[in-house]
Amino acid sequence: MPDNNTLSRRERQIMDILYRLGSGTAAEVQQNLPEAPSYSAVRALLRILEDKGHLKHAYDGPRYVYAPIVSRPVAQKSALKQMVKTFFGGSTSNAVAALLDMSASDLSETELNRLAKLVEQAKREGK
Amino acid sequence: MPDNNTLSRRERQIMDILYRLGSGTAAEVQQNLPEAPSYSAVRALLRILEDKGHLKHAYDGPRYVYAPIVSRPVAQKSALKQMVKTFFGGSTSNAVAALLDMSASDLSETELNRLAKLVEQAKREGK
DNA sequence: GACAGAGTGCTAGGTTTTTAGCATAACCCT
DNA sequence: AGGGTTATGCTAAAAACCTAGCACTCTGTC
Repeated sequence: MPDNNTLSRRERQIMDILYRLGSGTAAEVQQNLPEAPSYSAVRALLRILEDKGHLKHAYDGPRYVYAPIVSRPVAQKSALKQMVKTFFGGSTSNAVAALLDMSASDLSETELNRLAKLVEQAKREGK
Repeated sequence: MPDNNTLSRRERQIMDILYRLGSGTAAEVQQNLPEAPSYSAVRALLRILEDKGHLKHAYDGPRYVYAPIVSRPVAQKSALKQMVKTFFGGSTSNAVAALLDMSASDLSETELNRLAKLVEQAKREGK
């Protein structure tokens, strides 16, 4: 239940940061927050997110290191679905097209070849 | 400034709905909101979003029809960027791969061909 | 031209979110 | 072992969000 849509503003910001970093301490999260509040406030939010079941923590020596409970791949999928639905009328291919268009120039030859292969593979599987 | 990251929970839900629908009246937005609040509450939020510069309204007879100020294509781009950064370590090709993987079976032959062409084109342009 | 229906603007209050501060425990260093 | 530094847990209060309700306007209809 990555109920990403019911998170408050700060909660969402923090979850995004932790998905980006993979995991992080309160201090790291604070550094990455826009218009960062006090360290204390960040810790409180992390605790709340843990209570709600979105985060778990491990220990790095004396420190807590927080990480999302829902794994990255699962969260990716859910976020992409939402994205495609909201901004691309449910059309995956439109989304892919936009992605390519957006950053065609950043993609290396190697990466493009990889993508070509993936499309090929999808074709074969579809048959 | 699609400062999507500073929106509150309800505000974000409403913006998503309007991007999905293209535009909509207060009543339509209300119908699409999860755990919908009162009509009046929805209108208040729409007004706030308009104040903040995220929405504009036009008239459909006596009614307001709200629409996002930032155009869909621009919002798409910004949302994709955010997505790629947060969940794919900045790698567009990983994002494309995940999209294909996620819904390979939903894609028609035609769409796959279109994507193959897009990849081809990106290759040519890259050179 | 008065009435009903459907819309808007506004405002005040309840809830939730967000924040800071204080008390306490663990660690490290001399 | 004592003192400083860096954690955590908790709590209370400020700030923001969300909500409902009332007063008003407009439009069409009888």
